[in-house]
Amino acid sequence: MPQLGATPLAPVARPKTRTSVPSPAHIRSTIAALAAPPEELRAVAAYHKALSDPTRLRLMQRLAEGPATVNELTSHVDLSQPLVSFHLHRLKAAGIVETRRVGREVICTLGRDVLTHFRARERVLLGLAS
Amino acid sequence: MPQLGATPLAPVARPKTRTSVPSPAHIRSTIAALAAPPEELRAVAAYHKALSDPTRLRLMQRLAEGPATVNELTSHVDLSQPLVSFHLHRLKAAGIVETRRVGREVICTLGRDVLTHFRARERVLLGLAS
DNA sequence: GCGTAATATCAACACTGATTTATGTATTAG
DNA sequence: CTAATACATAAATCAGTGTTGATATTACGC
Repeated sequence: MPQLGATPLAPVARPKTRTSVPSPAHIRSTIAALAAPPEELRAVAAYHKALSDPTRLRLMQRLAEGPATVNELTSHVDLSQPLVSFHLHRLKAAGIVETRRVGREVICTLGRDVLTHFRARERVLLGLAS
Repeated sequence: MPQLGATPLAPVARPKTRTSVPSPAHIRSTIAALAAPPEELRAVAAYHKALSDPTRLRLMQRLAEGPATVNELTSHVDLSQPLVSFHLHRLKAAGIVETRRVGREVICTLGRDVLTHFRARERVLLGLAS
């Protein structure tokens, strides 16, 4: 909790009369502040970092259609195989892609659950509507 | 940037039998490929990159409660003011944060529309449920 | 005018990131 | 066993990013 900066400005002093009902925004902010330790923020940031590359998005786009081997993915994005392996590792580290070995091939699948999970977390975190 | 590497490997030629009916997955992939030019992917990637930093997420978390000046944001995240300005520039470049000058202060607001817009685009792009 | 508060910008730094080339490991085919 | 296929790993390079500290800009009060 990096919240030691006692703001010497006291800018928008809000003397909440405790009798009145707190605003929905304040309720959301309070909940978010309590439920979002730095760890949570780092996790959400890591999730976004995994999706911050066009190549990785193209891989996910392909995997959204169904499982694929590393070779199929390589020819789909038309990049070198080591590079595809690198990006797959990133996606795997973020829990977005899962892999299983079958014979001498590695089959990759998209973990939609993780995606929807993080999207939901973020929606709460930022108090987004809908 | 690094997208001209004519791979001298000529990787895996796949002789698709064109007589059979294309699978639903292939139809979807074709549609997705047509509807998602590289520009679209780069935009989504840039959006995610803007959200890939804990400090920026904390700033957005604060802004989710309502507008704030740069000073308020600085004391909220307890970091140096130049650093906060730097991150605000990133968020502004991504269209996520808007700023307007009032006197000698700059008031920042969160653009929720942009967020929901990009989330919707991504949902379509990746064929997510819901 | 002067001083000061609120932000922006600049220069330099370490660190991470994506990319390439080359090499290594595992598994199947002959 | 040997050779080829599918994938992973290593090292090197280069661009980008977060961070800091010092300095500039802008607006307000005196």
